[in-house]
Amino acid sequence: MISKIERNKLNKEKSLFDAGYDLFINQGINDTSISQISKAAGVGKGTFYLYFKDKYDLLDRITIRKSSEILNEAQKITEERQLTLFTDQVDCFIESILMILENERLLLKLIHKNLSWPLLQKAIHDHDNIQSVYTMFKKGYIENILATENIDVSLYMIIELTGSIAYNAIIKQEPYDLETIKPHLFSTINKIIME
Amino acid sequence: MISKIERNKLNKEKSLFDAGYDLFINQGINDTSISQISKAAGVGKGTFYLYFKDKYDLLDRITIRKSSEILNEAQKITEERQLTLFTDQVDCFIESILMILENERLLLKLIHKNLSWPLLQKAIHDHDNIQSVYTMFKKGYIENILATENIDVSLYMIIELTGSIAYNAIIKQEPYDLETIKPHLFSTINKIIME
Amino acid sequence: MISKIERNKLNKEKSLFDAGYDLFINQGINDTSISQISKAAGVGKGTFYLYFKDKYDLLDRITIRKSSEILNEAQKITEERQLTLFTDQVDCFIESILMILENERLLLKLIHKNLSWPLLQKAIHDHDNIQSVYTMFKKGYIENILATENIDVSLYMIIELTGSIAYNAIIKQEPYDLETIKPHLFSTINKIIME
Amino acid sequence: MISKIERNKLNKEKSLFDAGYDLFINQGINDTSISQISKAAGVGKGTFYLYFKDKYDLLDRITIRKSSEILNEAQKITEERQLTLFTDQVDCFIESILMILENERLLLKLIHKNLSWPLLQKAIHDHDNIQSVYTMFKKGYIENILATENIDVSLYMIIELTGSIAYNAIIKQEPYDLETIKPHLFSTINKIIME
DNA sequence: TATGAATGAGAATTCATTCAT
DNA sequence: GATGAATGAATTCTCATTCAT
Repeated sequence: MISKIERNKLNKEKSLFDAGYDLFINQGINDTSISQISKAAGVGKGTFYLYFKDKYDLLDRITIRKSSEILNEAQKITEERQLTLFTDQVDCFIESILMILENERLLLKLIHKNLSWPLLQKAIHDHDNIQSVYTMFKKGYIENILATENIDVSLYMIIELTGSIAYNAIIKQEPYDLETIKPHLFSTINKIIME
Repeated sequence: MISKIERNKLNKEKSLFDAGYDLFINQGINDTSISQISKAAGVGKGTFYLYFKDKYDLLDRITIRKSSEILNEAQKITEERQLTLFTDQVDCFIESILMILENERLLLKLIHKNLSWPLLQKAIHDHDNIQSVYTMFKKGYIENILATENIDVSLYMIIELTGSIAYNAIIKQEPYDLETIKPHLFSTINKIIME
Repeated sequence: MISKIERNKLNKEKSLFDAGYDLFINQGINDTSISQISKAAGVGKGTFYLYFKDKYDLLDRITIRKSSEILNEAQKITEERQLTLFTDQVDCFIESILMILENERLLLKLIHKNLSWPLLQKAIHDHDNIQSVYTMFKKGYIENILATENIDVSLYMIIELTGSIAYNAIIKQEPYDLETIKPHLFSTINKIIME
Repeated sequence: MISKIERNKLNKEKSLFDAGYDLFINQGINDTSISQISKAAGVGKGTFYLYFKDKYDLLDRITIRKSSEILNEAQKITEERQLTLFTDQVDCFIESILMILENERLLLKLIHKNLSWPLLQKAIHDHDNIQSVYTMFKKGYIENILATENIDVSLYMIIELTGSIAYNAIIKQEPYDLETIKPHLFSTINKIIME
């Protein structure tokens, strides 16, 4: 059981986290100060430093958490569909990611500028359920008699490409909007998987 | 003939541009102030504002200029090699880009965070010689009886993927270093081109 | 006859004067720079200094000119009405001033903050036709067998009181609006004149 | 009892207030910077912004405070004299104001440019003891069977006229010095009161 | 643990003024 | 006379961080 003090502590940290998230996506990182975050969180300015080293520490934690939430969510959607073909599963997974990002443009903006592979790996490591993405891929590779030693690198390239293209398509809508580039993206992803 | 004033103006602007570039890549954008740039350029602080709106205006111009220089350079190297096979040409082009970026890690760091497709298009538009990249691709597509209507989107995806992977491999060396990921990158690029 | 150069010079000075007036009343004195004035006047920045010592030199000249224009205008209106009673003349004169000021609130704001009696005396001295205000008063005093040695001080007090009250009533509308305070103002002015 | 922090806060604010007052009257508002005020107050530059929005916020507060102090002081002097005639009381009150202003020319300069009726009303509202000015007038009006509904507007005109004339006479000594204009001012004030 | 007043370095930006052309 | 590029001092204001309570 969690003590009252413990809970209170969590509350303050959560308040700061949420306030930071709100401010970062709505007014940008450069234009958000620790004062603002503390005030929005309803805690004292000094309290911020009890939980985070500085603005960028909070930012990193937000990026990790939110990124893994997206992957998690996309994985859950894919599982629920109970698709049998591996390529359908992958398409559904990517399609879900794109859908989520399209609904949360501001979040996309934030994580695109800050998400790095190390952070993502940390996310995957910390959140067990993301492992299932990997499991899904492994199962698909075996069923399709593909070289399993390529799973990691392929997954990496797929996520990089999807991330970049999603950012340009959704945020900048340049050089192609999402609907236009999607078929090309899916085609390329399938090529990456198949030998 | 160019007047003395005109020449002097160009000098000041160039000094600011060069000083900005130096400082941005060496100490980061956030940690570079306009005061520092002006001082390093040997001009008055107010002079900065005669040529640039703010720090980010200068940054954008640097990004455009340097990006197009990279593409330009890679194209020149590829041409000089007088390769006959289209796939060899593409490989050489990408290889050249990676080589340049590896030699200018700091520049890579700078442009990766700031290069957006609109900026790159501006660069391509402003610098005629970059057109030859496109020409090279077109010639290759025709020779290989590939669908030329896909040139644009393929080129776009190739550059995005190359950029992302180069950044991770060269700067972060995660999750793969450049030599490890390169074969996979080339393989994927070839798949993108071929149907 | 005026030479072409002379005319051109006058034009530049007039342009600066008009531009300064526009900017001063529309964005305030503190927020108007010599750069802005020069640009609005369509002349070089250095040209400003050929005609005015600084911003406040221009401001003083504007204040003088505009103040005397107001007195002039009010005097003209009064004369045209051909009133026979001195008190009617005075009422008409004050009424005209108030009307002009009400129509040019921004001007009122400008001159109230900057008009000083020395400036007004200069205006009266420089613009002969304002003398007729004095003449009107003198005639009225004699006809009404009033002590003419009090003309100066009475006129002074009347203009001071009118100016202050007009500013509060028209600009701030505090503590009374113009229609409310007017009868009291007229009553007081009449008392100032009559012994 | 007031806490140590609370006391310290008041001290800082008071230091800033006093420093601002000193600098404003001695070197003018435009030529006084927030840096100077903070330094003179012996507090950090940022501390200024904890207590005042900007220079003009401080200026307004100074104007209010000092104006009400003047009225207060004049009222106290008048009361102590225990004059029986209302006109004598009024004369004494005005005379006291002029005396105070004459002794504090710099303050007169400051408040004349910035004092507006709204500010003065705020001062009167915030400082109960100024109410006694109004009480004195009311008592006088009743004793002299004057229309009490005119008290407000008369008091307003008297203060406006006195303020304007005091400024010209004391600061500019134009067009009349204080001793010359005083009898006329008193005469006019009496006329304003009497019907 | 939690607070928030205090700090002062330092950032961006403006602007009057000069002077070579 | 007319210009406008160049200057750099000066100003405002922010903000991360500290620390006494």
